[in-house]
Formats: sequence, structure tokens, C-alpha cells
Amino acid sequence: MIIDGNSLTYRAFFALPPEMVNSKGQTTNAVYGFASMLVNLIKDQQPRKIVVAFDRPEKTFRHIKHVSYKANREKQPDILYEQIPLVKEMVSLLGYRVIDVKGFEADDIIATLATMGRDAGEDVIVVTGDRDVFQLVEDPHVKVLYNKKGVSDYALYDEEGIFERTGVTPENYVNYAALRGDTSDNLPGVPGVGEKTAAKLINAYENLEGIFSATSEQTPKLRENLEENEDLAHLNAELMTLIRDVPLEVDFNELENTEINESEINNFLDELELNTLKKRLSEAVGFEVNEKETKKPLKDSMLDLEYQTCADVAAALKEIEKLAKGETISVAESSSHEGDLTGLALADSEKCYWLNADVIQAPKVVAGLNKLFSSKGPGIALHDGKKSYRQLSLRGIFLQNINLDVTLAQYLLETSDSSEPLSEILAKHTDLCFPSEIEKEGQLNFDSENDQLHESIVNAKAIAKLHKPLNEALKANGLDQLNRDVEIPLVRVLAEMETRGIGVDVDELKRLRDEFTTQCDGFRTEIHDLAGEEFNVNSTKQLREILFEKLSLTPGKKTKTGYSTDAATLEKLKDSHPIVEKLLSYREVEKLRSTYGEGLLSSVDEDNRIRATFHQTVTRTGRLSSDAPNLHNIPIRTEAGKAFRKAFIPADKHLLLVADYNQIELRCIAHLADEKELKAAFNDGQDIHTAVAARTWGIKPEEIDSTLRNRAKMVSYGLAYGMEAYGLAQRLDIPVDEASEILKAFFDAFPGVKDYMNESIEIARKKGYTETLLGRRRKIPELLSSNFNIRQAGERQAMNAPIQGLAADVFKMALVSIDQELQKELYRSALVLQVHDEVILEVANGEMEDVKSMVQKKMENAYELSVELKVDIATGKSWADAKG
DNA sequence: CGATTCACG
DNA sequence: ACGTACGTGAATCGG
Repeated sequence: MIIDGNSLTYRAFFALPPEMVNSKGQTTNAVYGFASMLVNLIKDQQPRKIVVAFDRPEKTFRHIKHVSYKANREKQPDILYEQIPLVKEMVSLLGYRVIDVKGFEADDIIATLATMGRDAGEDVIVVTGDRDVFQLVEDPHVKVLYNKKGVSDYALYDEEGIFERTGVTPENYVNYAALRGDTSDNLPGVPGVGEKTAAKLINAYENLEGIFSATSEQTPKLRENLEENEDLAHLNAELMTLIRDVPLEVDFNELENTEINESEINNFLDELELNTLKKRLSEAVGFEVNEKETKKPLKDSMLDLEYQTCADVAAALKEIEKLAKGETISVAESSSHEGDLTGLALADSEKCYWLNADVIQAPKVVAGLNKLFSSKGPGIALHDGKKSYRQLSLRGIFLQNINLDVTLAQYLLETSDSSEPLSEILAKHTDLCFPSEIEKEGQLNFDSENDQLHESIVNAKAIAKLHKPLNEALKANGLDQLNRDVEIPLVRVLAEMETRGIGVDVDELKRLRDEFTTQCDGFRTEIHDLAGEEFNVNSTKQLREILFEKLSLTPGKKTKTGYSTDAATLEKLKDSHPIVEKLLSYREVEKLRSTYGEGLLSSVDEDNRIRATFHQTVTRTGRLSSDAPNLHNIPIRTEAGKAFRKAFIPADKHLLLVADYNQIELRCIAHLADEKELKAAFNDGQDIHTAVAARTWGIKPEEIDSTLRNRAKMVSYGLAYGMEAYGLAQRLDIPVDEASEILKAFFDAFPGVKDYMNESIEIARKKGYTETLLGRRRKIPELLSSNFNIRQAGERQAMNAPIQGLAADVFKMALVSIDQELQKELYRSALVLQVHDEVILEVANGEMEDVKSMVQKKMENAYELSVELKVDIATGKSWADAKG
């Protein structure tokens, strides 16, 4: 196997993010990528020996090609080139031969080696992303494994393969490429001659001489182009012909793999901090992994495991008393695999105490802890507060006075990276680290109570150390208020909702599941009949074959793996074949059956309630998310799907109350853009889409029909996402230029909006992040990308984040204030669910009127904007009943 | 485990 | 020629 070292390093570099940097600032993406490729190549091809060739140009370049090669790459300077010596070093340490020869390119060395191999009767496989080597392919000995893209996408070409790909034989490749040119090598070809024409000419006239002596047989335009560029073609051919007699200083037979230098390769990978790669590489190449000699952290920078056990109730009470007089207490609970609380670690900056499960159970300790954790106490710091809150509240202990949740703080500080292990957060904000025996989680025995104990001790200590730096960082970044007034109070709200769950009518759910199962079976049979064979309709791959090959329907857009079969594509094919409509129906009911029928049923607890988890540190905009199950995407848009909302019901003697913000994002835009006309439309209480339509097209609201209203509605919805004409056209099913007109009319009617959007992008570009009104940040590194599409996506994110983020902030504040009011007034009603701009409460009989007006008031006044916030409220015996 | 599809706001 | 509206999570297939 002869590898083009430069070519693959180059491919590896662009396949992987340049953010891969070790702690010393060395970029490692290309080294990592090259090694990954090597692993794949060894596994797939199992070569007997491997040689890697590299360029070693002289100071002045021998070929024009070299100059342009360099010119093309100059923009990606050092961070790529500085990795080439590293790749060479790695290859050598792995026992493979590195060859470079002064004044020659890797290509030429490869050509020489391949020729030698062929003459020796050896099988040679050349690996590269450079098409020049196609000329070397020769049956049966020389093949090319061409890297199409990334680190794992290859095509293996023999003579037939080259012909299939290019339309010419390997020996004709040079002339073919000379005519066509090569953009990646910056060589222009004959104008008007592309792949097809080049192949046609070569095959008709054999070689360049043949072609140029018969130009009169071509069409006038082509003839002219050929005649004008004859010299160019000959020069190209000369440049592209690889040199097959590079003076190598070694004989082909001396290129055996050498010994692997085990300790050196280990050191090399450690130095670059390519830890996960080490294992894969060692398995593929065959060397022993040295257990990394982790430089033992300095003793005084390591957290210790010392703690004091409160062995009985009296001891616990005594220490609780002491802690109550001191500073913020760090709290870390410990729970078993099954989720039972096994103990509690409490730390201040001096000491750490351990209370086991028995001690915590004692009523006196519960009372003591409740006092300690109350607003009269010194305050609490913890990590993953929602989990601790849930654990302790089950034991009657309530964490009421949280002033730092490390998880939340880290989320606010670095939205781009949530839910890091505590040990890493500690390393980021202090110069401390976890004791080595705790850090390696894999080495902990999961069942050992002792390990769990130690872990919570260390956690509590780490939290104590993080308290000061994190609070300072929050203040310094203007996130203090958001943290204290919104995120921290929300912990309790979400914990309570998770614990309470929402009631479901299991019989109804089962009925729906069965109904959709029957429908699925029916549609599936019909689809099989129409297709003329049985196949797995859920498999896009199989479906593709049926639709586009067997039934020869016209394919639409493509995905990475082939033609798309998504709903938008199928919609367009509706009239071509009766199977399409059935497929759309099948997809709909299959989704309902699996995700919502089977899925929800499997999440129902014994008390007929569903308990989801609400994540506070997942989204990049500040919204919440829900999983296991996701209750944020229960169907509503189709009648069949909506039926699932009938199965969400209140407890006995309760009703559900559903309150949702009316057009909150559009109102946020009106406020942020300070767009008077849009605000006026809201404040007048008009139908917003009609009002927007009327202003956009300059006609009276009474004259707006449903089409115009719908168009305005789509524009309003798309607005927050940075929609373009194309997207609007797709959704409205109108031509792009028409959509473009609509957008123009809209932005002319509401000029503040356009200005605001541009401003959002500008600020984000300057600062590197967006900010909501309340200071919530979102980093957008995409704005600096050299890739146009990625940069544009970044711009849309920059437009959307402050809008979606403000709506999320407002909503969170509403949740908190509703919760506080429910507590304060001792309501028996409770929050059971939230869905981005909608809250659902389980309201006790007799409390409805009060709760309803309270919720409305709290939501509408959650945060004052220069435009009114309006809330729609309904009540009923199910989620479906309580909607419109 | 990535890709595809589709449910929601 | 490409891709084209933001943000999520779940089911399913297939490598």
C-alpha cells in the first residue's frame, strides 16, 4: 500500500474541525484524521506493507503546478503544514516507511514505486485523494483507492473502474485530464470541454495528436476552442504525466515495515493528547498501549477524601447547628444505582460531613436540615440541583435556599457546552482536580457504597471550591440576575413537575394504539399490493428502490445516502402513482402508533401518570427540553394525532387548565425591533395576521382573504428564523420570485424589523455571541466560518437566538411566578406540564376561578415589554378539551 | 451510532 | 452547483 501522505493529510485536515487542539495549543485534527484513515485502511485492506510518500519541493518549484498548488493553499497556512512533520513522525514510529525525495512530489514517488512494484510482480494499491494517479492503474497489479471525501469515503478503482468513472482507460487519463483541466490543481483545460467531451474526443481519436489533426470534424465553437488551446493541452499533458523514475535511494524490496517503537509512539500520542485514538491505533497496527503515566497531580491541588461521619442523630444535629451559623453549605447527595438515597455530604470551605441514610431519616434530622436549608439558613450550593431536590424532597427535606447550582452556572456561562462532569468544571475554574481514584469513573465499583460515599464527599468539596469563582464569573458576565431570579427558582418548579407527573387515561391510550396499529397494518398491506412485493416500508433504503427503481417515479431532492422519501417529496409525487398517497397515510399512522401509542404507554407509571424529565441545560437558546418521554411534541396538527391529547387528564376532583402565550415570539420581535406598526397591531387587539397582511399589501383589513392572511402568517412565523424567499416559496407552494415580492413588501411595511435583524447579526459577529434582553448568551462561532452555507446558518441563528431566547426567558419567569403564587396562597392546584409557551395546571375543584385569573395575570405580567403580552386560557377534562 | 423521518413550539 | 427557517427528542434502519 502506497499512501500519498500529503493528499491524505490535506483531506484529513478539512474533514475535521480545526478546534482540535491539545493543551499546548498544537492543532491535531490532521494527525488525528490521518491516523483514523490509517486504521480504516489497515482494517479494510490488510496490506502486507505500507509506504507513505510526501512532497519535498526544492526552494524553486520545478512545476508550474507546484506554484499554483501552493497559491491555492496559502489561505490555510500553518495549522495544516505544521502537522505534516507530525504525521511523518507518527508513520515512522508505527514502523512504516516514510519516503520523500528533494525536488519531487509525492505523486512522482508513488508513480516510481508503483512501477517498480508492477515490474516485480507485486500487487500495489495506491491511496490518495489526487486523481492524477489514475494514470497508474494497470491490471492486475496496480489499483487506486481514491479518497472521495472525509476520512472513510473511498472508491477502489481497477482499469474498469477508471473507465466507468472517467470514460477513458488509465493510459488515456493524462490526455483526458489535459483537455478537461483540473480545478483542484489549478490547471485550466480547454474551454467548453468537460468530462463528457474530453472522453468522447479521446476515444474517437486515441491521443492529442489525433484530436488536433482532426479539429475540422468538430462543431465550429469546439473547433475554435481546440485550435486556440492546442499548446495548453500539450503543456497540461506534460505536467500531468507522473515521473516514473524518481531517484529513490532505496530498493523496492527494502521497504519492509520496521519495528514499532512502542514507547515512543505512546509518548507521541500522549504528547498530542490523542487518547481515544491510541486504543484504536494500537489495535489496528498492533502495539501495546502504555498505561498513561498521568503526571500525578500535585498533592495540594488534589481534593482530599477526608470527612467526618455523623454517626448518630445527636452528632448530626450538632454539626447541622454549627453549619447553620457559617457560610454557604455545599450539598451533594448520594444515591444507589436504583435511585435510593444513600446519604448526604455537607461541606463548607473547612470541613465535610457525611450523614448516612438512617441518620437522614430521623425526624429530628429532617427538621434540622429543613431549617438549615430554609431561607433563614446560610444558603446552599450544589450540582445538578434538580436531582438533589427530587431525592431529598422524597424524604421530606426541601432545598429552599439555593444560591448556586454549578450545572446551571456552567450552562449560563457556556451555553455551547452543557452537562459537563463536575471534575471538568472544577478544572476550568480552579487549579484543583479530583483525587485520581475518583476521577476515573470506570475504575469505581458501581455497587460499592464506599465509592459512592467518596464520590459525594469529593463532589461536595468541589462545589465548595467552585462557589466563589462561579459566582464571580456570573457577575462578571452579567448573568447573575438571570441565574438568581430565573434559573435557580426554576429548579424547584421543574423538580416538582417531574415528581408529580401528568395523569393519563391508559385505556384511551391503549384504544388509540390499537386503532393506529390496525390502520398501519391496513396501509402496509395496500402498499405491498401496489408495490407487487413485500418489503419493509419503514426502511427508506428499500422504499427508495421500490419507488424510484421498480416503479420508476421521478426522484426529487437527494439526501446523503440517496433520493429522499420524505413527506415533502412524496407530496409532489402524489399524482404519479396511487402508492404515494398510501405511503403518506402509512407514515402518519405509523408515527402515531410507535412514538405516541407504544411510546407513551411504555412511559406510564403504576399510578397512571407519566413523568418526563425536563432539562434546563440542554438547548442553546434558553428553552427547556423534555425527554423520556418528550412531552413537548404531543400531536395537535392533525385530527388523528390530536386524539392523544384526550388521553392527558387531571386527577380526580380536578380539572386541567391550559394557558398559552398568544404569538409570543412575534411580540418579542415587535418589542426588540421597536417596530411601532407591529406593536400597534398587537396593542389594538386586532387579528395579527390580518393586520400584518393589510399593512404589507396596503389594503384594508376587511379585504384580506384567507390566502393573503395565510401568506402573512407564514412570513410572521418564518421571520424569527431568518427565512429567505426560497423557504417561504416552499411553504406557500408559490414561485420564488413571488415569495421574494412578499418578503420585500413585508420589510417595507415594517422597516424596523429588517434593521433589527441586521443589527443582531452585526452584534453577534463582533462579540462572538448573541445576548437576550436578560443577558443570556449564545456563542455563534459559525459566523466566522469560511464556508458560505455555514456562515449563513450562523446568521440565521444570530437572528433567531435573541428572539427565541427572550420568549424562553419570559416564559421561565412566568413559570416561577405562578409557582411562587401557588405556594404562597397554599393552593391545592399545581403545575403539571409546560410546552415552550404553554403551561398546564391540575386545578382542584373550587379553585378554578382564582387560579385562572392568577395564572393569566402572572403570565401577562411576567416581564414588561413595550408590547402587551396576551394569554389564552381554557379549561377542561383533558388536554384536548382545554384547547380552543 | 449516524442517518432519516417526523412530532411539537 | 449547492442549499435554502430556528429549536428540540424518538423511532427505526442498517453499517
